[in-house]
Amino acid sequence: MSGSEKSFYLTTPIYYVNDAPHIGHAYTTVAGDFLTRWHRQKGESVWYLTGTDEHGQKVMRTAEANGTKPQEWCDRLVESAWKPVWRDLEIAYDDFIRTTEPRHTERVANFLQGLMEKGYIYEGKYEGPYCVGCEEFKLPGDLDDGKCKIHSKPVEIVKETNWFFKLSEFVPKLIDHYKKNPSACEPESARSEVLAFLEGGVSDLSISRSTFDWGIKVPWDSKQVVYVWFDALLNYATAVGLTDGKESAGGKKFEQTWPADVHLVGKDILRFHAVIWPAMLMAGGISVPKKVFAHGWLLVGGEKMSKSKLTGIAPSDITSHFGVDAFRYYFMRAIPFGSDGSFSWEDMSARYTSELANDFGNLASRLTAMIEKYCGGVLPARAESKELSQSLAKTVDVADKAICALDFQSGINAIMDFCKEVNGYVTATEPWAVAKDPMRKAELDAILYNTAESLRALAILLYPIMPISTTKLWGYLGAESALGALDKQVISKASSWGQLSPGAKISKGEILFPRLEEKIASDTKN
RNA sequence: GGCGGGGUAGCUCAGCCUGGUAGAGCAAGCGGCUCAUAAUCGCUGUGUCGUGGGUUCAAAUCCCGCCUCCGCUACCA
Repeated sequence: MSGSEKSFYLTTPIYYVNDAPHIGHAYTTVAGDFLTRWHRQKGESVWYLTGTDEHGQKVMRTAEANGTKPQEWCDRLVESAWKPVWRDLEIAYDDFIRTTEPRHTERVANFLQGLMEKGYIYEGKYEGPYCVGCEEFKLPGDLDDGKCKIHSKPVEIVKETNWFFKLSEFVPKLIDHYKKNPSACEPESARSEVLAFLEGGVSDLSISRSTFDWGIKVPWDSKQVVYVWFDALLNYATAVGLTDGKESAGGKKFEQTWPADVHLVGKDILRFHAVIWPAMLMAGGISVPKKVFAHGWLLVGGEKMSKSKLTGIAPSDITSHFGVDAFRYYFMRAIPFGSDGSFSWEDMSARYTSELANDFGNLASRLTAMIEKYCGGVLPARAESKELSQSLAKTVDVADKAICALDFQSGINAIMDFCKEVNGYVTATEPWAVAKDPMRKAELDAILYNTAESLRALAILLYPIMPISTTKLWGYLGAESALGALDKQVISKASSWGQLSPGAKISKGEILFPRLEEKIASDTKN
């Protein structure tokens, strides 16, 4: 990849460091990892950013409640809770940004100063219902008959002098943008909501706070800190050098990555990303992201997983039983990205057993066992099944289109269908029967080679979603010495037939996806 | 209140735009096979298609009302 090629740049939201990550955070981050790994596997230059959002009142309070300073609290949580989870889940991010890092705070200040100079910032009064119990401004929806829903106490109307961003000025441009670029906000339902919201009228945004000080100081007004969302959204651009001089390292990085190709967001924070963020960029004279993609919720028992419930499910609760690959696979395969999806332990168990253990794992198992048994563990001569190779070519094509369009379910489905087809091929050709007749040795060899080749392709295609088990498989197939590392295999060439070299050592290693004990008891709340 | 989406086999869902004997996967039952992780292959059953009307020779599919779940949005005051 040449240094000047525009990178495929994908971001996750930066997560609020209030608490440890739950499976909702992991869902988004795994999706981003899957898609970026896929693009890397296509041979593209890729930049994958995730990180943490560390400013704001809530973090400050949580820190206080835990008897520490905000910065210490963030440091501790990032190192002990967040990064380890991403490591465990095999998240291969290229950069991890924290909003308390100087590279972020300095660039936010620069950017804001720029908006000020361009006249998009003005001083105004924020007036709104304020609950003393919560110490928070409330939205109309948070109120019940004029009282705070949480405290059941009347709210006060409080006025605060803040700096405002002329958000309303960009409404027509935003509407125009989303009307002209359907792919700028997906899925379609999300785009419709954004348009409806924009057309309903949008007022200017208060972008500073004076009631607490855990935040980035407004450059020209040290009594105010930048509103946490205004601060946080900028991370996507500050992380790659926003506001740096063109010839500087940061400037070059920015040139190479911006605009972002995809911002992955949960649908709860869609509006921030699809309205405020592009308006900020427009004001700064910077191009807007190519796509904001809002994914759905995870449902449990048909109900929306509540935040408190979600917190209860740590990724490790699932990975300790099913393993990391199955975790990654399940959420991408079972839930249409963009729609809400039901998650249940039972469904996950069923898919694990049927799709991973019985279809994929078992295919690897039967092939390697037969090569050990019938060929002394040595891959026989090249052969080609036209049917399999053509089907594979089609599979790669379909999967690539779907995955690049963020239709992960269809993409993985196509790959797993091919896996099923290969299983069918083995069953239909009956190598175990052919093996009984020494005269049919060539036929036997061909069947086994074709099956091995199919598995070679499956390892490549499934690597982005299941890096651990496919790497094992790559080893079983003795592929590395001839073909190199698995992550260097290019998607577009995966279907060219006959890559495994005859004579390679094939071994039946440990089972890829062992059958799991029924695990219900410890999980049902007794 | 307005807008949008959903309610189809035990489970998750497709079909609905372009009406014509109700589909897939998983689960379940029966039989076969044995290379494989009690794997796999073949066969089998399953549904008042939320509800009440209407249009039509014919409606899950089109039209109207209603119930219900969800999301966005507005507001009672």
